[in-house]
Amino acid sequence: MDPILERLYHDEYHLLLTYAEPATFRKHAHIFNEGAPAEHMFFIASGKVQVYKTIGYHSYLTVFTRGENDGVGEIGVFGGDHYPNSAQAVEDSELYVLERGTAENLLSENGALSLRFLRWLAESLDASESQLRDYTAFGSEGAVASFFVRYANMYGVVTPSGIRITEPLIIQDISNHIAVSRETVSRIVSKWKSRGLVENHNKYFMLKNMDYFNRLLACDQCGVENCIL
Amino acid sequence: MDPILERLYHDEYHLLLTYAEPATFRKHAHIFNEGAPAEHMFFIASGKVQVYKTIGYHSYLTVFTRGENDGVGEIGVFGGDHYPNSAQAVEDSELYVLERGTAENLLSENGALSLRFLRWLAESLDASESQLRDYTAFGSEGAVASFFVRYANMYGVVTPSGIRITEPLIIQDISNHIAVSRETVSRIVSKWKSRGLVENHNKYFMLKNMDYFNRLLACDQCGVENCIL
DNA sequence: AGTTAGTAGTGATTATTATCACATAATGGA
DNA sequence: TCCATTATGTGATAATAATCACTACTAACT
Repeated sequence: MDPILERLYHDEYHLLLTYAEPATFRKHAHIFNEGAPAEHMFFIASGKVQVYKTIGYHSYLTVFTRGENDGVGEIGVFGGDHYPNSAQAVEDSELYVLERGTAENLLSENGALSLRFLRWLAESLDASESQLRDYTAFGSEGAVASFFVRYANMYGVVTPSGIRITEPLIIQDISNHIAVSRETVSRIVSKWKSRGLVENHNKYFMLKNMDYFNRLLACDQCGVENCIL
Repeated sequence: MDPILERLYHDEYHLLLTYAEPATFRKHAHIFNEGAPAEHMFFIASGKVQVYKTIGYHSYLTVFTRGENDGVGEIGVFGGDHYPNSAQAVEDSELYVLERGTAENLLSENGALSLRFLRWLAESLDASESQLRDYTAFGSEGAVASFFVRYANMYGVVTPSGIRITEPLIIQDISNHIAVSRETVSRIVSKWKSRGLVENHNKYFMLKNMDYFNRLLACDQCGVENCIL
């Protein structure tokens, strides 16, 4: 799924960003919190932001992770008065901050721009529901497979020996993303490794047999476009 | 969550519907199928439509059910070339059919209208993610509780003895909606009945103790607005 | 190079949920 | 009203995943 800013024409891009204020967030800094008034929407100039929902006191569920040229906070700004999730910088990040009212005015005066936002949200919704399907329909192994396939769609390069994932992958993060215990994720990945379905050097994974994953998730029914996280 | 057509001003409403063609769908008729080119978006004049994803050959997962004045097909039309889910009439329904291209033109020329669609989608996305949280975080009982709370938010009336749900509720449907086996749902509801948390006369349920459900789902963190199905 | 968080792997056990196999109840037509 | 569906309840069992408890590995930093 393309980041929102990469979907815009030059003039739309500038229109949006001339009204926005730059702000720096250090690694682990909170950008907004669940339940707070949704007063700003954010665009990522550089860095990476994790959007998550809290579950009780000790755990959370990652909703999505967004990077350069993408936006966060849209669900709160467009969907309600308050943010329904929280966002935190995964690494030092430069963001552009746009007031809720300004965003609404810009969009309501610019249908073409709104339509691009609409597409962006529709794709997120598709991704969210596909995720739900994978998680509920094929159990933990399906959830982990779904995560790998999506991650590979975002950060994978095709090589003769399989799809090499260029971004590091942490078991603990997968666990938080799919709400399956760390140990179970670890066991599933170990099993795949022992069967030669995946390989890894520390945090860098290679998917040796995409067919296995595609079959497991019945991927033939749905396109790859929105098969992301 | 308000149906899309109820969010529109009169002139927006008419603008949209003058370009749409009426069509009748009998109970159980397919409106569109997963994987087909997303050429139309639909508005519901009367009736009820279920949107679902298929899982293997025998089962499916209900994504949402939409009624009068609401729309379906938006994820396909705005989010990609093909429908990522299927829709079927739950009862005899009168729909208005709008061409994909027409919808895009109307919205791109009308920012205010687009913004309303944007809000509608953002709320759906919020609902979808909250659902994911409830299902994954609190197990099957959480999933069923989440379903009841959301259903009560849509069709519940407050009475001295609890919240009475005015629409019939079928265990089998809950099961399809939340991807928990019918038997497990049945057992959970039986347990609640034996504890006096819910009561029912056949398909009509009454929630006697909302506190229990709100505590179970840690509802204090999130508003009721989008807590729907 | 050694220390210290943070991350990962794995066995044993428990808890949860699906599945199978029926019995029973409710519903909607002829 | 009776029959055929369709929906529900429940025990027994199997499958799946969480939790606990610990060991081992890895990366980052003095």
